[in-house]
Amino acid sequence: VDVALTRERIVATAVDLLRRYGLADLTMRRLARELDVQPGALYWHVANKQELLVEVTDVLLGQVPRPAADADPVEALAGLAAAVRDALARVPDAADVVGVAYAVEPGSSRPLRDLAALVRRTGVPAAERDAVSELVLHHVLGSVRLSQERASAAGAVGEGVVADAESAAKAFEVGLGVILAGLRA
Amino acid sequence: VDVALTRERIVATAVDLLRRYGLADLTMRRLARELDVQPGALYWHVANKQELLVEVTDVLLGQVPRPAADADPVEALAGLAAAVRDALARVPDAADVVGVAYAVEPGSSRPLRDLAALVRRTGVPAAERDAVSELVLHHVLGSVRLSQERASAAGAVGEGVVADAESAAKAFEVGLGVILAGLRA
DNA sequence: ACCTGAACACCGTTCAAGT
DNA sequence: ACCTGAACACCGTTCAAGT
Repeated sequence: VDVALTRERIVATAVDLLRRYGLADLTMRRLARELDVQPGALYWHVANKQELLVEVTDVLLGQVPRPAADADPVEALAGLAAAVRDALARVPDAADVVGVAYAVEPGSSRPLRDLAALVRRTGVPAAERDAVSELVLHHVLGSVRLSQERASAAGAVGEGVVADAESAAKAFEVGLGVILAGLRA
Repeated sequence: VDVALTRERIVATAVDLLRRYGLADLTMRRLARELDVQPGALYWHVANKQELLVEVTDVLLGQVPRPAADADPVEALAGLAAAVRDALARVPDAADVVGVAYAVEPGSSRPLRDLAALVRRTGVPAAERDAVSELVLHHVLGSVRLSQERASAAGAVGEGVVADAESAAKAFEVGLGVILAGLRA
Protein backbone atom coordinates (compact mmCIF):
# COMPACT_ATOMS: atom_id res chain seq x y z
CA VAL A 1 0.00 0.00 0.00
CA ASP A 2 0.89 3.66 0.04
CA VAL A 3 1.09 3.93 -3.74
CA ALA A 4 1.76 7.37 -5.17
CA LEU A 5 -1.32 9.46 -5.89
CA THR A 6 -1.34 10.30 -9.59
CA ARG A 7 -3.76 11.95 -11.95
CA GLU A 8 -4.25 8.57 -13.67
CA ARG A 9 -5.16 6.78 -10.45
CA ILE A 10 -7.62 9.54 -9.58
CA VAL A 11 -9.33 9.34 -12.96
CA ALA A 12 -9.42 5.53 -12.92
CA THR A 13 -10.96 5.49 -9.45
CA ALA A 14 -13.47 8.15 -10.50
CA VAL A 15 -14.56 6.00 -13.44
CA ASP A 16 -14.87 3.02 -11.13
CA LEU A 17 -16.99 4.97 -8.64
CA LEU A 18 -19.22 6.22 -11.45
CA ARG A 19 -19.69 2.75 -12.91
CA ARG A 20 -20.55 1.25 -9.54
CA TYR A 21 -22.55 3.94 -7.76
CA GLY A 22 -23.40 6.73 -10.19
CA LEU A 23 -22.69 10.45 -10.27
CA ALA A 24 -24.28 11.20 -6.91
CA ASP A 25 -21.60 9.12 -5.24
CA LEU A 26 -18.77 10.41 -7.39
CA THR A 27 -17.78 13.16 -4.99
CA MET A 28 -14.34 14.54 -4.38
CA ARG A 29 -14.57 13.48 -0.76
CA ARG A 30 -15.68 9.96 -1.57
CA LEU A 31 -12.94 9.72 -4.15
CA ALA A 32 -10.38 10.81 -1.56
CA ARG A 33 -11.66 8.21 0.90
CA GLU A 34 -11.38 5.50 -1.76
CA LEU A 35 -7.78 6.54 -2.40
CA ASP A 36 -6.92 6.87 1.29
CA VAL A 37 -5.98 10.51 1.12
CA GLN A 38 -7.42 13.79 2.38
CA PRO A 39 -9.84 15.57 0.00
CA GLY A 40 -7.43 18.44 -0.48
CA ALA A 41 -4.77 16.12 -1.89
CA LEU A 42 -6.81 15.64 -5.07
CA TYR A 43 -6.49 19.32 -5.89
CA TRP A 44 -2.78 19.00 -6.35
CA HIS A 45 -3.37 16.71 -9.36
CA VAL A 46 -6.68 18.04 -10.67
CA ALA A 47 -7.87 21.62 -10.87
CA ASN A 48 -11.50 20.90 -9.99
CA LYS A 49 -14.34 18.45 -10.40
CA GLN A 50 -15.28 19.65 -13.89
CA GLU A 51 -11.79 18.95 -15.20
CA LEU A 52 -12.01 15.51 -13.66
CA LEU A 53 -15.30 14.83 -15.46
CA VAL A 54 -13.73 15.79 -18.78
CA GLU A 55 -11.07 13.18 -18.12
CA VAL A 56 -13.69 10.61 -17.11
CA THR A 57 -15.55 11.25 -20.37
CA ASP A 58 -12.38 10.61 -22.30
CA VAL A 59 -12.04 7.22 -20.65
CA LEU A 60 -15.71 6.32 -21.22
CA LEU A 61 -15.49 7.12 -24.91
CA GLY A 62 -11.99 5.77 -25.32
CA GLN A 63 -13.19 2.39 -26.58
CA VAL A 64 -15.37 3.80 -29.34
CA PRO A 65 -13.72 2.86 -32.66
CA ARG A 66 -12.84 5.44 -35.29
CA PRO A 67 -15.11 5.39 -38.33
CA ALA A 68 -13.63 3.86 -41.48
CA ALA A 69 -12.36 6.58 -43.79
CA ASP A 70 -13.85 4.98 -46.91
CA ALA A 71 -17.29 4.19 -45.52
CA ASP A 72 -20.49 5.89 -46.60
CA PRO A 73 -20.74 8.95 -44.34
CA VAL A 74 -24.39 8.43 -43.42
CA GLU A 75 -23.83 4.76 -42.63
CA ALA A 76 -20.70 5.58 -40.65
CA LEU A 77 -22.58 8.29 -38.76
CA ALA A 78 -25.26 5.79 -37.75
CA GLY A 79 -22.59 3.34 -36.64
CA LEU A 80 -20.67 5.90 -34.64
CA ALA A 81 -23.77 7.24 -32.91
CA ALA A 82 -24.75 3.70 -31.93
CA ALA A 83 -21.23 2.97 -30.69
CA VAL A 84 -21.22 6.07 -28.50
CA ARG A 85 -24.63 5.14 -27.18
CA ASP A 86 -23.46 1.64 -26.35
CA ALA A 87 -20.39 2.94 -24.57
CA LEU A 88 -22.53 5.15 -22.35
CA ALA A 89 -25.66 3.03 -21.91
CA ARG A 90 -24.29 0.83 -19.13
CA VAL A 91 -22.59 3.60 -17.18
CA PRO A 92 -24.95 5.27 -14.70
CA ASP A 93 -25.49 8.99 -15.31
CA ALA A 94 -23.07 8.87 -18.22
CA ALA A 95 -25.13 11.36 -20.22
CA ASP A 96 -24.84 13.96 -17.47
CA VAL A 97 -21.11 13.41 -17.19
CA VAL A 98 -20.60 13.78 -20.93
CA GLY A 99 -22.94 16.77 -20.93
CA VAL A 100 -20.84 18.59 -18.36
CA ALA A 101 -17.64 17.65 -20.15
CA TYR A 102 -19.00 18.78 -23.50
CA ALA A 103 -20.09 22.05 -21.92
CA VAL A 104 -16.70 22.92 -20.49
CA GLU A 105 -14.69 21.47 -23.38
CA PRO A 106 -16.72 20.76 -26.53
CA GLY A 107 -13.96 19.17 -28.58
CA SER A 108 -12.49 17.10 -25.79
CA SER A 109 -13.30 13.53 -26.84
CA ARG A 110 -12.26 12.10 -30.17
CA PRO A 111 -15.52 10.27 -31.00
CA LEU A 112 -17.31 13.60 -30.65
CA ARG A 113 -14.89 15.20 -33.10
CA ASP A 114 -15.28 12.23 -35.45
CA LEU A 115 -19.01 12.72 -35.35
CA ALA A 116 -18.70 16.33 -36.44
CA ALA A 117 -16.28 15.29 -39.20
CA LEU A 118 -18.74 12.70 -40.52
CA VAL A 119 -21.56 15.21 -40.64
CA ARG A 120 -19.24 17.38 -42.71
CA ARG A 121 -18.69 14.51 -45.13
CA THR A 122 -22.42 13.89 -45.59
CA GLY A 123 -22.47 17.10 -47.59
CA VAL A 124 -24.63 19.16 -45.27
CA PRO A 125 -24.28 22.88 -46.06
CA ALA A 126 -21.59 24.51 -43.95
CA ALA A 127 -24.10 26.74 -42.18
CA GLU A 128 -26.04 23.74 -40.92
CA ARG A 129 -23.22 21.44 -39.90
CA ASP A 130 -23.06 22.38 -36.23
CA ALA A 131 -26.83 22.14 -35.94
CA VAL A 132 -26.89 18.61 -37.33
CA SER A 133 -23.97 17.48 -35.17
CA GLU A 134 -25.76 18.82 -32.13
CA LEU A 135 -28.98 17.11 -33.15
CA VAL A 136 -27.27 13.73 -33.35
CA LEU A 137 -25.38 14.23 -30.10
CA HIS A 138 -28.53 15.36 -28.29
CA HIS A 139 -30.35 12.33 -29.56
CA VAL A 140 -27.63 10.04 -28.27
CA LEU A 141 -27.37 11.71 -24.87
CA GLY A 142 -31.12 12.11 -24.57
CA SER A 143 -31.64 8.47 -25.33
CA VAL A 144 -29.05 7.38 -22.79
CA ARG A 145 -30.47 9.71 -20.16
CA LEU A 146 -34.02 8.56 -20.67
CA SER A 147 -33.30 4.85 -20.54
CA GLN A 148 -31.33 5.31 -17.34
CA GLU A 149 -33.94 7.51 -15.72
CA ARG A 150 -36.50 4.86 -16.47
CA ALA A 151 -34.30 2.14 -15.10
CA SER A 152 -33.76 4.01 -11.84
CA ALA A 153 -37.42 4.96 -11.63
CA ALA A 154 -38.28 1.29 -11.96
CA GLY A 155 -36.16 0.68 -8.90
CA ALA A 156 -33.19 -0.68 -10.85
CA VAL A 157 -34.40 -4.19 -10.23
CA GLY A 158 -36.87 -6.72 -11.54
CA GLU A 159 -38.19 -7.96 -14.83
CA GLY A 160 -38.74 -4.62 -16.53
CA VAL A 161 -35.11 -3.65 -16.78
CA VAL A 162 -34.01 -5.87 -19.63
CA ALA A 163 -37.17 -5.15 -21.63
CA ASP A 164 -36.60 -1.43 -21.05
CA ALA A 165 -33.01 -1.62 -22.22
CA GLU A 166 -34.15 -3.31 -25.41
CA SER A 167 -36.99 -0.92 -26.10
CA ALA A 168 -34.71 2.03 -25.39
CA ALA A 169 -32.20 0.71 -27.90
CA LYS A 170 -34.98 0.28 -30.44
CA ALA A 171 -36.33 3.77 -29.79
CA PHE A 172 -32.84 5.09 -30.35
CA GLU A 173 -32.61 3.36 -33.72
CA VAL A 174 -35.99 4.69 -34.77
CA GLY A 175 -35.04 8.24 -33.89
CA LEU A 176 -31.70 7.92 -35.61
CA GLY A 177 -33.50 6.60 -38.68
CA VAL A 178 -35.70 9.68 -38.78
CA ILE A 179 -32.67 11.93 -38.59
CA LEU A 180 -30.83 10.10 -41.35
CA ALA A 181 -33.91 10.06 -43.57
CA GLY A 182 -34.15 13.81 -43.02
CA LEU A 183 -30.50 14.20 -43.91
CA ARG A 184 -30.89 12.37 -47.20
CA ALA A 185 -33.97 14.42 -48.10
CA VAL B 1 -45.72 40.98 6.77
CA ASP B 2 -45.87 37.44 8.11
CA VAL B 3 -47.96 36.13 5.23
CA ALA B 4 -48.98 32.49 5.42
CA LEU B 5 -46.56 30.06 3.83
CA THR B 6 -48.37 28.18 1.08
CA ARG B 7 -47.40 25.75 -1.62
CA GLU B 8 -48.14 28.44 -4.21
CA ARG B 9 -45.84 30.99 -2.60
CA ILE B 10 -43.09 28.41 -2.36
CA VAL B 11 -43.38 27.49 -6.04
CA ALA B 12 -43.60 31.13 -7.16
CA THR B 13 -40.50 32.02 -5.17
CA ALA B 14 -38.69 28.99 -6.55
CA VAL B 15 -39.45 30.11 -10.11
CA ASP B 16 -38.24 33.57 -9.25
CA LEU B 17 -35.00 32.26 -7.79
CA LEU B 18 -34.44 30.07 -10.85
CA ARG B 19 -35.09 32.93 -13.26
CA ARG B 20 -32.73 35.25 -11.45
CA TYR B 21 -29.88 33.04 -10.26
CA GLY B 22 -30.18 29.59 -11.85
CA LEU B 23 -30.54 26.09 -10.50
CA ALA B 24 -27.37 26.19 -8.38
CA ASP B 25 -28.97 28.88 -6.26
CA LEU B 26 -32.39 27.27 -6.14
CA THR B 27 -31.76 25.40 -2.91
CA MET B 28 -34.27 24.56 -0.23
CA ARG B 29 -32.27 26.60 2.26
CA ARG B 30 -32.02 29.62 0.02
CA LEU B 31 -35.72 29.34 -0.70
CA ALA B 32 -36.47 29.26 3.02
CA ARG B 33 -34.33 32.34 3.61
CA GLU B 34 -36.15 34.17 0.83
CA LEU B 35 -39.48 33.30 2.45
CA ASP B 36 -38.28 34.11 5.99
CA VAL B 37 -38.87 30.66 7.38
CA GLN B 38 -36.74 27.78 8.59
CA PRO B 39 -35.75 25.21 5.92
CA GLY B 40 -37.82 22.52 7.61
CA ALA B 41 -41.00 24.56 7.18
CA LEU B 42 -40.95 23.94 3.42
CA TYR B 43 -41.34 20.22 3.97
CA TRP B 44 -44.78 20.71 5.42
CA HIS B 45 -46.00 21.97 2.04
CA VAL B 46 -43.75 20.07 -0.35
CA ALA B 47 -42.54 16.48 -0.10
CA ASN B 48 -39.05 17.13 -1.45
CA LYS B 49 -37.05 19.12 -3.98
CA GLN B 50 -37.96 16.89 -6.92
CA GLU B 51 -41.65 17.46 -6.38
CA LEU B 52 -40.96 21.17 -6.24
CA LEU B 53 -39.15 21.05 -9.58
CA VAL B 54 -42.11 19.28 -11.17
CA GLU B 55 -44.26 22.20 -10.02
CA VAL B 56 -41.72 24.73 -11.29
CA THR B 57 -41.75 23.02 -14.70
CA ASP B 58 -45.51 23.34 -14.80
CA VAL B 59 -45.23 27.07 -14.28
CA LEU B 60 -42.48 27.46 -16.88
CA LEU B 61 -44.51 25.64 -19.52
CA GLY B 62 -47.82 27.11 -18.41
CA GLN B 63 -47.71 29.85 -21.02
CA VAL B 64 -47.18 27.54 -23.97
CA PRO B 65 -50.38 27.61 -26.06
CA ARG B 66 -52.27 24.47 -26.98
CA PRO B 67 -51.91 23.45 -30.61
CA ALA B 68 -54.94 24.12 -32.83
CA ALA B 69 -56.99 20.97 -33.25
CA ASP B 70 -57.45 21.48 -37.01
CA ALA B 71 -53.87 22.35 -37.90
CA ASP B 72 -51.57 20.16 -39.95
CA PRO B 73 -49.92 17.86 -37.37
CA VAL B 74 -46.37 18.32 -38.68
CA GLU B 75 -46.76 22.11 -38.80
CA ALA B 76 -48.32 22.15 -35.36
CA LEU B 77 -45.52 19.97 -34.02
CA ALA B 78 -42.93 22.42 -35.31
CA GLY B 79 -44.83 25.30 -33.74
CA LEU B 80 -45.22 23.59 -30.39
CA ALA B 81 -41.56 22.55 -30.23
CA ALA B 82 -40.53 26.13 -30.96
CA ALA B 83 -42.94 27.47 -28.35
CA VAL B 84 -41.55 25.14 -25.69
CA ARG B 85 -38.04 26.13 -26.66
CA ASP B 86 -38.90 29.82 -26.39
CA ALA B 87 -40.49 29.33 -22.99
CA LEU B 88 -37.33 27.70 -21.67
CA ALA B 89 -34.63 29.58 -23.55
CA ARG B 90 -34.55 32.58 -21.22
CA VAL B 91 -34.75 30.65 -17.97
CA PRO B 92 -31.32 29.58 -16.73
CA ASP B 93 -30.87 25.80 -16.44
CA ALA B 94 -34.44 25.28 -17.55
CA ALA B 95 -33.52 22.17 -19.52
CA ASP B 96 -32.13 20.50 -16.42
CA VAL B 97 -35.20 21.41 -14.41
CA VAL B 98 -37.54 20.02 -17.06
CA GLY B 99 -35.29 16.99 -17.39
CA VAL B 100 -35.61 16.17 -13.71
CA ALA B 101 -39.34 16.82 -13.78
CA TYR B 102 -39.80 14.65 -16.86
CA ALA B 103 -37.77 11.90 -15.19
CA VAL B 104 -39.87 11.77 -12.04
CA GLU B 105 -43.20 12.47 -13.72
CA PRO B 106 -43.16 12.05 -17.53
CA GLY B 107 -46.71 13.22 -18.22
CA SER B 108 -46.68 16.13 -15.80
CA SER B 109 -46.83 19.16 -18.09
CA ARG B 110 -49.56 19.65 -20.66
CA PRO B 111 -47.36 20.88 -23.54
CA LEU B 112 -45.37 17.67 -23.23
CA ARG B 113 -48.56 15.64 -23.48
CA ASP B 114 -49.70 17.76 -26.44
CA LEU B 115 -46.42 17.02 -28.15
CA ALA B 116 -46.96 13.29 -27.83
CA ALA B 117 -50.52 13.68 -29.09
CA LEU B 118 -49.34 15.57 -32.18
CA VAL B 119 -46.78 12.90 -33.02
CA ARG B 120 -49.65 10.45 -32.85
CA ARG B 121 -51.62 12.50 -35.36
CA THR B 122 -48.73 12.67 -37.83
CA GLY B 123 -49.46 9.01 -38.55
CA VAL B 124 -46.25 7.56 -37.20
CA PRO B 125 -46.65 3.81 -36.59
CA ALA B 126 -47.71 3.08 -33.03
CA ALA B 127 -44.50 1.23 -32.25
CA GLU B 128 -42.41 4.30 -33.11
CA ARG B 129 -44.47 7.05 -31.49
CA ASP B 130 -42.65 7.22 -28.19
CA ALA B 131 -39.31 7.21 -29.96
CA VAL B 132 -40.26 10.19 -32.14
CA SER B 133 -41.73 12.12 -29.21
CA GLU B 134 -38.52 11.58 -27.31
CA LEU B 135 -36.45 12.64 -30.29
CA VAL B 136 -38.28 15.95 -30.53
CA LEU B 137 -38.17 16.56 -26.80
CA HIS B 138 -34.46 15.74 -26.64
CA HIS B 139 -33.83 18.12 -29.48
CA VAL B 140 -35.67 20.91 -27.69
CA LEU B 141 -33.98 20.30 -24.34
CA GLY B 142 -30.60 19.71 -25.92
CA SER B 143 -30.86 22.93 -27.84
CA VAL B 144 -31.84 24.91 -24.76
CA ARG B 145 -29.07 23.34 -22.73
CA LEU B 146 -26.42 23.99 -25.33
CA SER B 147 -27.27 27.62 -25.90
CA GLN B 148 -27.25 28.26 -22.18
CA GLU B 149 -24.00 26.43 -21.61
CA ARG B 150 -22.43 28.55 -24.30
CA ALA B 151 -23.84 31.71 -22.82
CA SER B 152 -22.44 30.91 -19.37
CA ALA B 153 -19.13 29.76 -20.85
CA ALA B 154 -18.90 33.12 -22.60
CA GLY B 155 -19.19 34.76 -19.21
CA ALA B 156 -22.82 35.75 -19.66
CA VAL B 157 -21.73 39.17 -20.81
CA GLY B 158 -20.53 40.97 -23.89
CA GLU B 159 -21.29 41.09 -27.59
CA GLY B 160 -21.33 37.36 -28.26
CA VAL B 161 -24.45 36.66 -26.27
CA VAL B 162 -27.08 38.03 -28.62
CA ALA B 163 -25.39 36.52 -31.68
CA ASP B 164 -25.24 33.20 -29.86
CA ALA B 165 -28.91 33.33 -28.97
CA GLU B 166 -29.74 33.93 -32.60
CA SER B 167 -27.49 31.21 -33.94
CA ALA B 168 -28.80 28.78 -31.34
CA ALA B 169 -32.35 29.55 -32.45
CA LYS B 170 -31.34 28.99 -36.06
CA ALA B 171 -29.56 25.74 -35.23
CA PHE B 172 -32.71 24.61 -33.49
CA GLU B 173 -34.79 25.30 -36.60
CA VAL B 174 -32.34 23.45 -38.80
CA GLY B 175 -32.40 20.39 -36.57
CA LEU B 176 -36.17 20.48 -36.34
CA GLY B 177 -36.32 20.70 -40.12
CA VAL B 178 -34.24 17.54 -40.44
CA ILE B 179 -36.55 15.70 -38.06
CA LEU B 180 -39.70 16.81 -39.87
CA ALA B 181 -38.22 15.95 -43.27
CA GLY B 182 -37.41 12.53 -41.87
CA LEU B 183 -40.95 12.18 -40.59
CA ARG B 184 -42.48 12.95 -43.97
CA ALA B 185 -40.15 10.48 -45.69
C1' DA C 1 -52.27 22.55 11.59
C1' DC C 2 -48.14 24.77 10.92
C1' DC C 3 -43.60 26.21 12.12
C1' DT C 4 -38.98 26.53 14.92
C1' DG C 5 -34.62 24.72 16.54
C1' DA C 6 -31.46 21.72 16.13
C1' DA C 7 -29.45 18.11 14.45
C1' DC C 8 -27.61 14.29 10.87
C1' DA C 9 -24.89 13.25 7.25
C1' DC C 10 -23.07 15.23 3.82
C1' DC C 11 -20.83 18.69 -0.24
C1' DG C 12 -16.52 21.48 -3.28
C1' DT C 13 -12.66 24.08 -2.45
C1' DT C 14 -8.74 26.55 -0.15
C1' DC C 15 -4.55 26.92 2.22
C1' DA C 16 -1.18 27.23 6.02
C1' DA C 17 1.70 23.97 7.76
C1' DG C 18 4.28 19.88 7.67
C1' DT C 19 7.55 16.29 5.31
C1' DA D 1 6.90 18.38 -4.73
C1' DC D 2 3.24 16.42 -2.52
C1' DC D 3 0.12 15.73 1.21
C1' DT D 4 -2.31 16.61 5.95
C1' DG D 5 -5.36 19.16 9.02
C1' DA D 6 -8.51 22.16 9.46
C1' DA D 7 -11.36 25.30 8.11
C1' DC D 8 -15.12 28.07 5.10
C1' DA D 9 -19.39 28.24 3.29
C1' DC D 10 -22.55 25.51 2.02
C1' DC D 11 -26.23 21.24 0.87
C1' DG D 12 -31.27 18.08 1.52
C1' DT D 13 -33.93 16.14 4.92
C1' DT D 14 -35.87 14.76 9.51
C1' DC D 15 -38.18 15.41 13.71
C1' DA D 16 -39.07 16.48 18.59
C1' DA D 17 -40.89 20.34 20.56
C1' DG D 18 -43.51 24.43 20.66
C1' DT D 19 -47.83 27.44 19.46
